[in-house]
Amino acid sequence: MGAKLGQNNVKGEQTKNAILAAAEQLFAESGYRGASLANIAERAGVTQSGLLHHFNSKDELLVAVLEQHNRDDDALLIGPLSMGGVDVITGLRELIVQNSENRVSVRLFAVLVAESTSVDHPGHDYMKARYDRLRNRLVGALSIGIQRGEIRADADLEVLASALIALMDGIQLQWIYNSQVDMGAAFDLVASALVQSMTGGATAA
Amino acid sequence: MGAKLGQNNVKGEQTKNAILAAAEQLFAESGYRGASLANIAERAGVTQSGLLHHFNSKDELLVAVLEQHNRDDDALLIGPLSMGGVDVITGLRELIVQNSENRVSVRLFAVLVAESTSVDHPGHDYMKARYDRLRNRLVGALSIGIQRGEIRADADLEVLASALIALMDGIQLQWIYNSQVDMGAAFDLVASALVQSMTGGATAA
DNA sequence: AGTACCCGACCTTGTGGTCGGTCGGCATAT
DNA sequence: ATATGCCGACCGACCACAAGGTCGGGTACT
Repeated sequence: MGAKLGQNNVKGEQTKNAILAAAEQLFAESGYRGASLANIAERAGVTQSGLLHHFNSKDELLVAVLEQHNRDDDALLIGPLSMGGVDVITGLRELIVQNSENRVSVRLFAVLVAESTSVDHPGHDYMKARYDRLRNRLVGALSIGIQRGEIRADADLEVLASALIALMDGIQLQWIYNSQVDMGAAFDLVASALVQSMTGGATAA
Repeated sequence: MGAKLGQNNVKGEQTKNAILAAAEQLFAESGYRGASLANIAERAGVTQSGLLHHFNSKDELLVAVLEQHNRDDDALLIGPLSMGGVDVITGLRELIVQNSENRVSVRLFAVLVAESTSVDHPGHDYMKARYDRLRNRLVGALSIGIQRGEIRADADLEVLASALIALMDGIQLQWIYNSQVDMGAAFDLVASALVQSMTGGATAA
């Protein structure tokens, strides 16, 4: 016993990653329901049985894909959020532009977020929690702007955060259908307008 | 032949509508792939065979649902678009608030738009065309604002339209997950900022 | 008599998942 | 060193089942 170094890993970890990558692609293309374990396994260079050896069920595979992307997302968010205040908004623009290099990733979440609206969908809770987390973080980062006096104190940060997230999600959807759509420009347009109005003193209506 | 009054209608049209309504609900809940003909038929009070009598295939049923909603959408868009100019934006706000009374309808499109990103999805072409149509109409209605001098002549209306549509789509998604999300407020926030910045003369960076 | 409506039985295909087993490497006892 | 035992990786055959769709017929209205 002692060392318990049984985990040979290396080989197993490789194919596991291959499966994860294949699953990511196919879930992004066809959604969770539309992608079959057989397809995923094939693309990963394994049989379906081989796949099931590493992930006990399709649900489990989904969760694994989600968790992996979760970590990536967190890493990407550190930058924009660390700025705090109004810069958060311009930071999000960077994020969206970076994302445009990552078609699969964008598509993965755009597709799964919508598919997971069904309460019985295996990704439902995850997505719901993700929205809450995103909003909370954004609100936190934006509130620094109020302390600094960059943002009007009476601004409703919850609503602002929701709007920003909505804009990102929505523009990504259009971009998937037509890559001519300029995500950066669209975000810039409302971001600059937003900054302008949040810093100024004018109150709507 | 002659009169070709074969279409008894009345009864058939009723069940046909019942099927359409059931399909709308289930597609909205579970998406196209997630909803089964058997479920839809059951909710409509018919057997699966009975359903297939009125719609020859699942694809055909989807198209029928889409087309029906297409007409409704057009009717709803007449108001906001007829205003022209900046008022189009405030008009869209009305639309979004009205939509909040219509959970199924909102959900239907939010779910199907994402699911239809797969090129082989039966709703793909429709959704792609829908985006183009929406953008074009919006651009047309907004361009009136330039003529009137309400909107800066150098404004990129394509981008503006994309951003507005994105905002609507995105906020609806969040609303599905959490009906606490205030769609009207979120839209107002960026709408007012947008109007303020489009009418003013300041040019972004 | 004809036609629209609708059902039940049936078929095919694809699905997620199980089960038993093979192969190869590593650790220990000898 | 070599044999033994064990475990992780992986496959092929198989299964239960639900999916969309076909077909033949029955019923009722006109």
